[in-house]
Amino acid sequence: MRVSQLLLPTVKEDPAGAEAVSHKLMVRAGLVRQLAAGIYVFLPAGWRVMQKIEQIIREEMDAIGCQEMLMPVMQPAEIWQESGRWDAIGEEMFRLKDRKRAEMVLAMTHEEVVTWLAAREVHSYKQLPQLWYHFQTKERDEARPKSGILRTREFIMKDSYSLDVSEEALQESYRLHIGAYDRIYRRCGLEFMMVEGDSGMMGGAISHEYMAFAEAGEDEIVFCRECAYASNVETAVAGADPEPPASELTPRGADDAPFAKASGALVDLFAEAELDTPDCKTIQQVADYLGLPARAFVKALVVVPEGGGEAGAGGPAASSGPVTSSGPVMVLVRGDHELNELKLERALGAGFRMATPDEVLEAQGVEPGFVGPVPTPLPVYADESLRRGHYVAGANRPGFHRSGVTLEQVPQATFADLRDARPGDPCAQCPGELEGARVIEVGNIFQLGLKYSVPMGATFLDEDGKEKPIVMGSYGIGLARIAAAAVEQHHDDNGIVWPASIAPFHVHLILVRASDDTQRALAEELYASLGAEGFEVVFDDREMSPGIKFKDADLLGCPAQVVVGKRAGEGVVELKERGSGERRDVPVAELAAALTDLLARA
RNA sequence: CGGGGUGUGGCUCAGCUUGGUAGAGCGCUCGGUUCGGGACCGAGAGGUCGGCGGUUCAAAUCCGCCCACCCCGACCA
Repeated sequence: MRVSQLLLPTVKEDPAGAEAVSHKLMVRAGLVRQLAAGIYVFLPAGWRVMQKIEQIIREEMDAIGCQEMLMPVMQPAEIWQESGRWDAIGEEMFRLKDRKRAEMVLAMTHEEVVTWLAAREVHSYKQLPQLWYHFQTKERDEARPKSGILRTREFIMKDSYSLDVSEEALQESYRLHIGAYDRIYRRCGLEFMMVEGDSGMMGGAISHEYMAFAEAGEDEIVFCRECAYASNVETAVAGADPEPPASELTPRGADDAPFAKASGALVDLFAEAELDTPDCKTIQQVADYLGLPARAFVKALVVVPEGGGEAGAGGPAASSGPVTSSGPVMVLVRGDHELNELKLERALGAGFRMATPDEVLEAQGVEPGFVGPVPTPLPVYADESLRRGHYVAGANRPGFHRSGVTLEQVPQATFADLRDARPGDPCAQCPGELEGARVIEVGNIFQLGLKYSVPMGATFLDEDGKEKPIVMGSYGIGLARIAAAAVEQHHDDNGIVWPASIAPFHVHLILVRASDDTQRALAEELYASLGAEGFEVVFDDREMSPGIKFKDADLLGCPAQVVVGKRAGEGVVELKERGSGERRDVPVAELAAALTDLLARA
């Protein structure tokens, strides 16, 4: 490809509002352009990267016997009504009507179509297992698209689906995918980790997420180097808190008790007393006001259980748990801890929402901000970390908190792991300590089980002639996220440094002086010969000053740059490795070999 | 959905507070000089200032409504 003909609109300045490095660089390098919020055009070079990624995925999926096909984006509402997701999914799904006023959806994912297909075409255990996949655009009306290409409303995904005769058989399909995914991400040059996703609990569906390390990522994981436990923080199990409650840090009555009130008076955590805390509605405010650490508090939240928990598109339904009453419930976590939504759902056995201020007032007799468990008429769920210690909690009286609160004063409390795990927590499975990392979710794998096959009637006859539901799995990979994650992980001040496997081109051939006949002749010759030898070459044949060409080449980030310049007459060119910046003169005769060698290392 | 911000040539932005001739840099076109790290000189093209309405002799500027985009939040009482 000649740069003089290529649509490669590089720009010097960062796009307005861009924050993520990958966003800035992909726009600057002329790979993508934004059409609307979360909707992007892939320009030629950007699309080449996507196709490279797609091909790698294709090869690895084919290698495990997965069959490529293509399923439609626009789908009739009926199949979504059958699966139950027509109602379960809210505004995130694009819906429209056709000219006959029939309800249609723009698909977010393809479980329904797969199950529909399976229901009509798969009838016997002899046909199973089946592994199907396709690359297709997904439409999701994200509440908040962000970070360039990382979170968009329209994106291309490889999604595959497994159909099996049993749970045991599903494990094999799952295992095959794990192998394929490991190879895919490794080939794409990503540093990644497979972590536990939503579930891992008994009865819940099993799922894992593939996470690429990147500060721009929206997800957070914790992992243990000792035992290889790794999980999304959303689902991570935390070991017991290594630090004792705040009330045990300093002996009662010690002179150096650190808990001095702003006014100078000391707060005795052990003493049952009401504390005047005007306008202190958040833990942070009370903590600052009283001069206590956040961990000395109990955070009391009032929630209203409702419905089943739907974890989101493609996700399995929340596991069913104990039946609970339908009224509001009080949830307690320590002041410095974060309530974990999924864990609470599991404990409640239902989804929930935060109570409105009015509901809080009605249930507890006080406005949010001063709610506490002593006393409360509500059922109480408390995080394990509150089993011991004395705390400050809301006094159930506007403007007041109370000290000396222990969970022994809350006999109805049910204890459970309800908080987010965080780095520094002990590993729940070994003596190790959890580390944390920010990541981009580049793929996931789910054991769906019977979630779709039962409601949609996808069954087969087993060896005994008995009708059974097909056991399914689904497996996704976001192509653009791989590209963005690769840029996040591989770049420098001058631009992108693509892994050779997904670079838009292998070689960036630069003609320094387009007006120099010798240089031009050699460059043209190399462009032709390297192409013939199977290298993918972008040839910058433009009549521009060399500086611009060098800058563009670094920005675009192809692994090798071949510069045809001063020594063209001697048959010598300069070879630069984009990653290391190393450059050396190479006789034309040795160029192909040198390139092969360089690309093998990139 | 709540809060904040921004919409001005293709891009990045100034001008708006205090109404009165629409600007800069980059990019683009033409001519010339340059030519190994985003060159220089000269001459040009290009904007109903997001939209609609209002105030005013006069609106990019003030007021209202709407739209789009960006950021924060939407569990952290």
